[in-house]
Amino acid sequence: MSADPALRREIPDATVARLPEYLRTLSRLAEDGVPSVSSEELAAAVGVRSAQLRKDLSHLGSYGVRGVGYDVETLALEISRALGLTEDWPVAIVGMGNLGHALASYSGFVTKGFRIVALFDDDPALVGERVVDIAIRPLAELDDKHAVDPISIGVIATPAQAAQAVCDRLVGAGISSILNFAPAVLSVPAGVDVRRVDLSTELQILAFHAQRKALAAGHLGTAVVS
Amino acid sequence: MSADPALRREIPDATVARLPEYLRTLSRLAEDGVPSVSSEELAAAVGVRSAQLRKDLSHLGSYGVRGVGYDVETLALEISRALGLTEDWPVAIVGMGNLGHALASYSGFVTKGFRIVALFDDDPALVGERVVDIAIRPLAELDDKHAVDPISIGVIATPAQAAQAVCDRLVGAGISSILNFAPAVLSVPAGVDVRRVDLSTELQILAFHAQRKALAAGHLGTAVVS
DNA sequence: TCAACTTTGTGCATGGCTTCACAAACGTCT
DNA sequence: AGACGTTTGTGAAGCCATGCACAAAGTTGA
Ligand SMILES: NC(=O)c1ccc[n+]([C@@H]2O[C@H](COP(=O)([O-])OP(=O)(O)OC[C@H]3O[C@@H](n4cnc5c(N)ncnc54)[C@H](O)[C@@H]3O)[C@@H](O)[C@H]2O)c1
Ligand SMILES: NC(=O)c1ccc[n+]([C@@H]2O[C@H](COP(=O)([O-])OP(=O)(O)OC[C@H]3O[C@@H](n4cnc5c(N)ncnc54)[C@H](O)[C@@H]3O)[C@@H](O)[C@H]2O)c1
Repeated sequence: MSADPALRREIPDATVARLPEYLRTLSRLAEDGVPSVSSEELAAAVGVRSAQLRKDLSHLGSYGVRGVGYDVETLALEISRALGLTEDWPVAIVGMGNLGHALASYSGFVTKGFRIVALFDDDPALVGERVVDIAIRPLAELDDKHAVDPISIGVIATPAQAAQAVCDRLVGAGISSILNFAPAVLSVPAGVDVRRVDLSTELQILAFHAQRKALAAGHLGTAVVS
Repeated sequence: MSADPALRREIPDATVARLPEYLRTLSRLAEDGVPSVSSEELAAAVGVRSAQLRKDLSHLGSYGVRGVGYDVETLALEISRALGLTEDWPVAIVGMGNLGHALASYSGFVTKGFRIVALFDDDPALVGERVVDIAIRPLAELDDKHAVDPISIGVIATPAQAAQAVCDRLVGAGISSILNFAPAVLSVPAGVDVRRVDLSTELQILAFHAQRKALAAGHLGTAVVS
C-alpha cells in the first residue's frame, strides 16, 4: 500500500533541520495571503540556495507545479506532517528558575502542536506556584503514573549538576525526547533523543569568528580575503 | 615569523562548534584535579569518537604527548586562545522581556570572557530598571557613542517583528557579531556574523524523530528497516 | 492546437567532514 | 641501553551534503 513519502522515505538530518525554517516562512506568507511561491522566492526569504530548497522538498514528495511554484498552504501542511506537527506533543519542563519561567510563559511554544502539560521543580519555595495556569510540582510526582498526563518531550532547565539525574528520571518515566538547556553532556540509552541548546557555545563560536575578523583586519590592513 | 597555528591555520566550522564542549569538559577535569587525559577518555566524556577529537585538536597545533595524552591545563588554555576567550568580549542584550531577563541574570554568561555591559529595551516601563547592576536603557542610546562602552556582541531577545530593525541598529553601531533568539531570518551585510538559537526549531526536530520512532514501532512491529 | 516560456525535480560533480588504520613518538621498565 | 607498550598525529578512504545544469512538465497566449 502506498503511504506518505514523507513517512516512508529517509529524510537527511540536514534537511530536517531546515524544514522548520521553511515552515515558519510559509506560515508568514500564508498570513499575508500569498497563494504560491517559487523555490527561488522562498529560498531567498529563508536564506538558502533554491537548488537546496528544491532538493529538500523533494524528500517529502512532489508538491510543486512546474512553471508555477508551490502552493503555500499545501506545502506548509506537508511540511507540518513530515515533522509530525499534526499530532499533539505534550511537553514537561523541569527546573523552573529564570529560564524555566521564561520558557513556560513563552507563547510561541504552544503555536505548533506543542503543549506544556507539566512543570517540575524540587525547590519547596516554587512548588505550588502557578505559571500559565499550571502548578509547579516536585519531580517525584513524575514517577506517579496517576499524577501526570502522558508526556512526549521533556525540557531540562536545571543547573548542570542536576541534569543527568533529572534526565534519568525522565527516561525512566518513558520519555524518549529531551531538550537540554543545561551545559552538560547527558548519557541516555539507545532510542532516546537528546538535543542541547547552549548559549555559551554559541557565544564562543561568535567570539572565534570575531577574533578571526579582528586578526585579519589587524594583520592584513584594509584588504580582506575575497 | 611563526605565529600560533591556531591563529594562522584554517579551522573547520565543524571543529569550532565542538571546541566549546571540549573546553567545558577540560575545565571540569581541571577542577577535579585531573592532570592529564588521553583522547580516548576525553572523547568518551564529550560523546565523540577519539579519532575526531584528535583531528580536531590537530588543527590547533600539537599539544599532546604520545604515549601519555594531553595536559589538561595546557589544552584548556590552547582551546581558550583558539576561541578567543583570552580576550574580553563586551556583550549587549536588546529586549529585556522574559528571555532577556533570564539571559542577563544568567551567571554562566560571565564565566568565560563574556561580560554584559549594556541592556536595552524600548518599553518605558522597563527603562531604568536595574538587572545585575546594569540599568536598562532605550535602544536609541546605542547610537550615542559617548553613552555606551564598546560592544563586541549583540544579543537580540525582542519579538520577531522587531528583530530586523534592532539588527540594523546594532550593525549600524559597528557590531559584527549577533546572537539572535527571535524566530526571524536576519539580513546583514557581508562581514557580520549572525547565529540563531531557536527553541521551536529544536522542538520540531525532536518531534520529527519522535514521530519516526512511533511509526517504526507501530507500523513495522518489532522489525525495523535495515 | 501548438509554440514559447517558466519552474520543478534530479543526475552528477564537487567539496567537506568523519572514520579507519598505522607509523612515528614518547615513557617506562628491565 | 634497548625492548615494549601506549597514545598521538595524519594520510587515505568513505560518506554525506551542497551546488550545478538540464530534461521533463506544466502554463500561458496566440
Ligand atoms: N538563564 C539563562 O539565560 C540560561 C541560558 C543558557 C543556559 N542556561 C542553563 O539553564 C539552566 C537553568 O538556568 P537558570 O538560570 O534558570 O537557573 P536557576 O538556578 O534560576 O534555576 C534552576 C532551577 O532548577 C531547580 N532544580 C535544581 N535541581 C533540581 C532537580 N534535581 N529537580 C528539579 N528541579 C531542580 C532549582 O530549584 C531552580 O529553580 C542552567 O543549567 C543554566 O546553565 C540558562
Ligand atoms: N521566552 C522564551 O522562552 C523564548 C524562547 C525562545 C525564543 N524566544 C524569543 O525571544 C524573543 C523574546 O522573547 P520574550 O519571551 O522575552 O518576549 P517578551 O515579549 O517578554 O520580551 C520582548 C521585549 O522586547 C522589547 N522590545 C520590543 N521591540 C523592541 C525594540 N524595537 N527595541 C528594543 N526593545 C524592544 C519589549 O519591550 C519586550 O520587553 C522573542 O522573539 C521570542 O520568540 C523566547
